[in-house]
Amino acid sequence: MKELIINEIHKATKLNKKEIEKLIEIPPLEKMGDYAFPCFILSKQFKKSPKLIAEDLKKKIKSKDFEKIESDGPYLNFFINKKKLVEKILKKTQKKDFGKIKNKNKKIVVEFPSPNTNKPLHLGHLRNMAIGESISKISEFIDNKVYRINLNNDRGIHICKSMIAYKEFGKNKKPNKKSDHFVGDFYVKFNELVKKDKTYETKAQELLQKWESRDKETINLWKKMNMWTLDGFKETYKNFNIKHDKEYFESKIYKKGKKIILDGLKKGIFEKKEDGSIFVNLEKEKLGEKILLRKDGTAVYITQDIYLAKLKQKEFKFDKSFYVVGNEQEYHFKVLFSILKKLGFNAKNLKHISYGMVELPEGKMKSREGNVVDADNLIEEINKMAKKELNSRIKLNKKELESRSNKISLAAIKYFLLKIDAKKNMLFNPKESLNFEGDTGPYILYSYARANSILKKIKIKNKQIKIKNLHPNEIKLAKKLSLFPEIILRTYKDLNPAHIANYSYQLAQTFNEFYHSCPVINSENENLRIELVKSFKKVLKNSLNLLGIETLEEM
RNA sequence: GCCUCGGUAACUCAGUCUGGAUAGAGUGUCAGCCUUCUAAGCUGAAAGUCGCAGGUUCGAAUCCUGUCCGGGGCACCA
Repeated sequence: MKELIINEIHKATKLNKKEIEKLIEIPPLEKMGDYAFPCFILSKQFKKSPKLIAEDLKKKIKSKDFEKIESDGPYLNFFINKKKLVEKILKKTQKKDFGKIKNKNKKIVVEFPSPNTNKPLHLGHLRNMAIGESISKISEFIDNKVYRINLNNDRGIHICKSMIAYKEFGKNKKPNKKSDHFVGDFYVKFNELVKKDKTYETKAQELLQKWESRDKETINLWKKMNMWTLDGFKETYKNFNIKHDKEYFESKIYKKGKKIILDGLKKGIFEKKEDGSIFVNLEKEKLGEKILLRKDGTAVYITQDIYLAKLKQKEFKFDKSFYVVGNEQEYHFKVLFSILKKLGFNAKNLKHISYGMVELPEGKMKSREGNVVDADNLIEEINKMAKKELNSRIKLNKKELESRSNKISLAAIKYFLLKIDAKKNMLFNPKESLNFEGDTGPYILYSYARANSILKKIKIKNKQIKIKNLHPNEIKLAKKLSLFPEIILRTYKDLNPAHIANYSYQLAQTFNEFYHSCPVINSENENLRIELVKSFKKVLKNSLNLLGIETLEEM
C-alpha cells in the first residue's frame, strides 16, 4: 500500500523514492486518512505554498487503488481500501512466523542477576531478572540460541559480615525460616553492631584474611551459609520462572586472569608501576588508569571479569554476550570492554544492558538497613491479592486457584517492572504500585481471557469471510495488530522490553474497545470478527511471552 | 570538578532514536453504562508554561548550545 503511494508521489514530483518514504507518515486522527504526505519540503522547489502544492498533487494523482485522496492544508492524505487492508493484515498476522526476524542464528549469552550471597533477593533483583529473562526471550524469538548464566558473588567482605554476626549470635542455629532470609538477617544485624562498635569492621577484615588463607573453620562456615543463601535463591528463581543454563561462582574464578594480565604486559598492552602493580592506561578512551594486578600480584574484581569473558567465549562460543547489570556499573563495563578490546576481543559483541534503580517513596533501598522490598515477600503478597480477587468472583478448586493466582501475580509484577524504560530509575510505591486495574499485567491477561471466552462459544461455521460494513474499532484493532513486527525490531535494536510492554497494553486496550463496540457472535461480520479475535490472541500471547508472562485462558 | 541518565497533567509513565496536523495513557476525582461474548471492562468530563533560556527550521516535547534541579558513577571495593 505504501509502495503505491510512494510511486504516485514520485511520478508527480520527481522526488526520490527513499526520501518520499521517509516523509510519509501516519496521521494523528483516523478521519485524516491512513497515510499522509507533508508537502512543506516541495514549497521551495515549486515556489508555492505547501497548501497549494497539496491541492495540485491531489489533482495529479488519480489512482483507482485508493478510496480517496484529500488535501488538508499542507498535507496530502491517502485513504486506502479498508476491506482490502483488513484482509491483508489478517493474512499476515496468522502466519506462523509473524513478527519474526529470521536467520540470525547467533549464540547469545545473557548474564543475570548475579547476586551477592549474603542476603535474600530484593525488588531490584526482580527488575534485573524480568529484564534479563525478557531480553533472553526476545533473542530467542529472533531465532538465536540463548544461554542464561548467573555469576554468584559469593566471596568478599560483604559475605564475611553476615558470617561475623552469625558467629556472634547464631549459636550454630539452623535456619528457622527461608534460608536466604535467615542469612540476610545476620547481615542486617552486623550493620547494627558496627554502628555501636567500629571494631566489627576490623573483625570482618580479619575474617576475610582467614578465608583467603583457607582457614578450615572459616571455610566450613562460609560453605554452610552460602549453601543456605543459594538454596533460597533457587526457590525464588523457581517462583519467578527463571532458569539458568550455567552458574558461575566468584570464589572459583576470582584469582584467575593473572596469566592474561601478565601476557598483556609482555605484549606491551599493559604497564608496570614502580611499586610492581600492573595497570592499563585508558587515558585515550577518557577512562583514566585502571589497576589490574595489585603490587602483591593479586587480582582485583575486574581481573576476574576479564577472565570470565574469555571463559564464556570458550565455553559457549558466543556471538554476543549481554550483561544485565545496574547502571551504577556503567563505568566498570566501559573499562572492561576497553581492556578486552585491547586484548583482541571483539568488544562490539559485548553489551552492558544497564537498568536504573528501583526507588521507594522514602528514597533508595538499602539492604544494609533492611529497608528493602523483599522479592519473596512481594511475590507472596501479590499472590494473596490475586487470590482474594479470584475468590470474590468465582469458585475454584485449590489447584486451579493456585495456578491462576500464580500467573496473575507474576504478570502483575513483571509487567510493572518492564513497562518502564529500562534505563530509567523507577518508583515503587507499595501502597499503589501494584493494583490490577488500568495499565497493569492483569488487565492485559483479562483481555486475553475475554478473547478466549468468545472463541469458546462460537460454533464452527464456514470460514469464508464476507466483510460488510467495517466498524472503526475493527480497523483500529487490525492496524494495531499489524504493528507487532516493527515493535519487535525496535525492541531488539534498543534491547528494551518496555516497547513490547507498552505495545501489549495498547493492543489489549484496543481489543477491549473492539469488544464493547463489536459483538462477535451472531453479528453481521461474525466470521471476520472471529478471525480478528484469533489474531489478537496470537499476537498478544507472543508479546506477553516475550515479557516472560504466561497467559490464562480463563480468569 | 569531570562523565552519565532523568525532569511531560495532582501522582506514575508513553511519546524524543527518525522534527510535522489538536502532546497521549493509567491512577486518583467527577458523571454515565451490567436480563446481550467475563464490569480486572467501556464511554465522557475536569486536569499540561513538555524544568528554564537561547539557537537551527516553513515547523521543536523531539535536534544544537547554555543553564537549573534530581539520581548514579569517577577505588590496588565488589
